[in-house]
Amino acid sequence: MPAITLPDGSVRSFDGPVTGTQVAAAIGPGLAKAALAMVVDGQMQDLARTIEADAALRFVTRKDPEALELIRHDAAHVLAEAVQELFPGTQVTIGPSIENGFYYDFARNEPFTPEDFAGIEAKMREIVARNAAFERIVTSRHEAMALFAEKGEKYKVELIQDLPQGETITLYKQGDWIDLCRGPHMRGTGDVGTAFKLMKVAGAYWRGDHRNAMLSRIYGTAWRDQKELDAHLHQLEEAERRDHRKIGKEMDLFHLQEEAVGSVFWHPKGWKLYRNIEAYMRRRLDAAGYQEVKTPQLVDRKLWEASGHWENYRPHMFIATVEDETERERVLAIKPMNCPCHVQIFNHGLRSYRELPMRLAEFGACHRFEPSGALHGIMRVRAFTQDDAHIFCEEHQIAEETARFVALLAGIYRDLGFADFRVKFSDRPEKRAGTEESWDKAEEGLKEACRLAGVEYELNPGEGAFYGPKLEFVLRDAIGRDWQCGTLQVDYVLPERLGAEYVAEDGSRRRPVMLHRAILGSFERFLGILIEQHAGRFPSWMAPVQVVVTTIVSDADDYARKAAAELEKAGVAVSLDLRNEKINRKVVDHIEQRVPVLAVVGRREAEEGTLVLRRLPGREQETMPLADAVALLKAEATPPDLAR
RNA sequence: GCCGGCAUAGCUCAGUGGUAGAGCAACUGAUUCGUAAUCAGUAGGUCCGCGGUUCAAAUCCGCGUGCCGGCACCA
Repeated sequence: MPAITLPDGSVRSFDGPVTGTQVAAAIGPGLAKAALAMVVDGQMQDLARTIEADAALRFVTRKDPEALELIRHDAAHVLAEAVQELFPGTQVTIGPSIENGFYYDFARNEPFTPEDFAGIEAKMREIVARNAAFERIVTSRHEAMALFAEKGEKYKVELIQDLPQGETITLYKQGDWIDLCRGPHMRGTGDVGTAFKLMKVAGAYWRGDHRNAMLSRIYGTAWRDQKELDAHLHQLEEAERRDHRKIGKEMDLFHLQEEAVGSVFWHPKGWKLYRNIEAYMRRRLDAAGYQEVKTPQLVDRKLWEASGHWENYRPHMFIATVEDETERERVLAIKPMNCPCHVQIFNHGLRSYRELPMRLAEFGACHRFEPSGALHGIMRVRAFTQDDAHIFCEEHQIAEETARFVALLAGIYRDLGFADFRVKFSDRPEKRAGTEESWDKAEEGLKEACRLAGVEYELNPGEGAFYGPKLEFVLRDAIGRDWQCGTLQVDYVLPERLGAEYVAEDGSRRRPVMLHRAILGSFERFLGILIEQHAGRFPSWMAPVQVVVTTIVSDADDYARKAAAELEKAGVAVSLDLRNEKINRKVVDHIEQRVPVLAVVGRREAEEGTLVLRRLPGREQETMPLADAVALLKAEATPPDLAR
């Protein structure tokens, strides 16, 4: 006699076990039509499942947030059926719903190409039109394995083998097609609707392991209706317009070329942007008690052996040798990190506890041999400059230093236009240096520091640095990809390996703890994200060109020169546009170049000693005396830390 | 690194076996114009590289390089 409690608090009793379909029908025909699935005591299930006992029940309709997940998961099944109908012999593996869509991994000798999409999509629409019911079948491990073995579905057999003992094994059948699946699903393939689109093909390793076979993955997107799909596609186009590689080219900020793969050629405007950010960072670090240093690019192998890099990091290091006979025995490495060098500075002289925490900062140029497939614009490169620093401190100072660091980072991110960021906590990786005790201590210390600093994080197991656990501060680019920028790492290993010590209050020699930390991460990556975040329309203080002064007639050229000179004298990055073009054209060009402010002068302004300011890409104009305009533009071009 | 795609003028792109094209940019000239592209002319190419097939290759095939999308990697 189940009594079913609905979200409005009302209770409905039934004489015996009922299915969700029956409950929905009992409530009303509208709901019966709209319900796609149900949530029973917090667990999403198929509507056709039977409710035996008292329960809280809620129906999922197309309007509910869960509907998207259902639609996408069902779409993955429809895709798999379509593919197997069109390409016999293709094996199915897994096909989950993901952010904005779904994918399915297939095993097939011949990989799919985008040309196959039209045919597959047509077949999918056919399957949706058939509206075959999703039928849930509970089976035994033995039967399930026999079924898929007979079909030649080796990957499914492997999946079943690896399911934990005691796990209920369920199959879902839609028409004649059957798949191993945990569910839940909607009523039938018709519920998927037609607002889906196949997006891309990609290789993907079976079970995400590069030692396994490469499968052929098809990505798709799916939505409630056409309008949502169109909106999503439109958003993707918008994101493409923000791509830092595209904007970098349009604004002439930088380029990359074959002879220096993974290294950025910064052009004058890009470098100006870089320097604006660098100068800002330098001021913030100075104010936060850091001391800036500079350390060598090429360092003897001996130091890397001592630090553990030679053992743990060698494949990623560029090695340098020289022709000179006398130098033959000497092997140098271009530094992939700055930490060992900073320890050398710490070690140079006897340190006292009174000097701690000692914060050594460096805009350190590093080189790492990244796998070719990992390179991405200026966000993943082989040569980059970190805003690196190492804080040498006593153990009891970790918490406070963490709190100070997080506060500094959050303030800087806010100034640079990032109000939101995520924090991940990465603990000990498989390949690591140091003892279990030191890892225990480092992980505990960092967690405790997070508690005290009020930092909330997601766990990221096994992803720490080889010398210590880390916090990762993650920002998202225009295309929705996440990038680690800031980081904070607790390290007991390097001070030990490189023999760092200080004299404690009681006169004994002790090992400092080392905190590795970066806020931007690397300038290259961060500037890439910054470009996308602002779509190239930087706040004036960052912009490489803050104001363009231009003319309507050449009679105003002299006055334009004077105005530009005044602005320059005030420290505003100004450029002059005296081209023999119509003003309309100049406006378009400078909008395209994403100049924040256009100052226009004609005969009238020259006579009256004024400037007409137009904030691009806006249309409004504002006329004011030259001196006022200079003062205003100067104020607007002042970096936020100097304006406070 | 792996799977797939792509590579033509400075940029964006057309050109599927028969004498390399367009728009924009550049350069020259005209035009002096009041806020989203003034007009005309000129010049510009190892069609990514190497090899092969063919009477003939930007085009077909192989190898290499780079880029793009994923996967793996990301101290």
